[in-house]
Amino acid sequence: MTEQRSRRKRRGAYHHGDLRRALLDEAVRTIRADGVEALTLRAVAARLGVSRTALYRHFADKRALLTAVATEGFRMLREQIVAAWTDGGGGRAGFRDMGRAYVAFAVANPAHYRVMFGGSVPEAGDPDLRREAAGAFQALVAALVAQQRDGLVRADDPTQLAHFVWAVVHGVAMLVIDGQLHDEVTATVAEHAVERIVTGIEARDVSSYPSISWPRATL
Amino acid sequence: MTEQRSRRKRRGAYHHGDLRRALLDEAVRTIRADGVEALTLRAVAARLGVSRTALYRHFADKRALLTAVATEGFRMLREQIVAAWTDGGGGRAGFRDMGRAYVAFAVANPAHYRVMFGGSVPEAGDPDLRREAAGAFQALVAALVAQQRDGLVRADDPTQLAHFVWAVVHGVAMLVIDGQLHDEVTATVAEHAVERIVTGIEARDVSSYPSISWPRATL
DNA sequence: ACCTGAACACCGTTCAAGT
DNA sequence: ACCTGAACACCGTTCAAGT
Repeated sequence: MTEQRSRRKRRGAYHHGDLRRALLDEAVRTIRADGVEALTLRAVAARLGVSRTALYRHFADKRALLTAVATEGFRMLREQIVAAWTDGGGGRAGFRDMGRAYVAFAVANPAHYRVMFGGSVPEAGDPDLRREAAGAFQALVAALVAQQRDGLVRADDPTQLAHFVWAVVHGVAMLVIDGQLHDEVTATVAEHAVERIVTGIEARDVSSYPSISWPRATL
Repeated sequence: MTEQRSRRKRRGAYHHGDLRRALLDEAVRTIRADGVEALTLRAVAARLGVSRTALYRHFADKRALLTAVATEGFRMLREQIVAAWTDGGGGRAGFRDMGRAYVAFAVANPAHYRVMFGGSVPEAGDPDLRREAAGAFQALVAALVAQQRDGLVRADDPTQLAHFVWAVVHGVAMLVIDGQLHDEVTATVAEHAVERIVTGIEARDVSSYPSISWPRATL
């Protein structure tokens, strides 16, 4: 621990810590602070006080490092939305908090969020990455299933519903961190989207809405 | 015209065409074929048969070129969704086509679409870029206003509604081109999203939905 | 499982001097 | 409004030889 804190090391010594972890953390830190385009392997190594070649003992190349950064991002995202759902006590209130937490994560870590979705990682097939991305998605599905059990969400295929909800929060998050939305309207749009999601997926008595053509019927 | 087609030029000759346009087109072509990360100014110049320094007569730097690429992308996107709306005869059917056209553009030009939103262009303040992005958004607003006039969409603030619709189609588009959605479910999710948008924004008699808390009331 | 040091090919960008 | 040609600083990556 103390060894990881001292960035400069005495000549001739080895790192001896968890270098993979240290490299990953430093990469995340750099990306968060200055964006992906500012990330250079040489600078990461220099800041950790290791040689430039040391990185290749843990990552095949720069893309592999970015894949790990993205994987880490999905893990953090899952933790935060699950915490929001739990702390919110589940149900409709917890689900709203979950949606807000998702957008909040993207807004708090725009550059990191971009690495997760921005295509800088064509290694979309990486098993670890796929597992973590699927894990975050499953947290959403689980919240929907729980609400279905309580009669709060219609009995549609939860995976289908989750895809829709994901698209909305992801779309809002991307537009916000892209600066496409003015600051004044950001919060309003996010709340609006959350409400549209809730009213769009909520359970209701179908028979009382005669004029609405349901998605199932039109597919 | 014919001169622009011959990529290789005789020694000592000038380009004498619309070099700016040629550089932009070649950049778009490269990005479409191989992605942004494969775009190098040297290769673009070489393929056009001009010197590497010629580019700097038209673009301040690489970022300026990418900004122009993004601007061009928004222009193309606007043209295609407006055409879909018009060809679809407006109304609810035209609006569905518009949504499909949006996602279709992203799917057909994933790398280009990413440049428009991927943050590779921190020049978000560029006036031309802002104007074209706003233009595409306005096409969406106009379609919503037209539907409101026909009583097809609720009388909420159209800009607000447009933000929501944009977030949904953008979210779906991003998830699809990111490979987060399996191919089999892509079309289904897109159609589901379009239907959710339509039913989520459609005009209906509020008095007959006593249990629904409307967004306005909760903001 | 790291280190040093050198090297390679490639990049964006600048400059000087032309036409 | 272009051209040539040289140069600079920086990059990811590899290799050889160590401990």
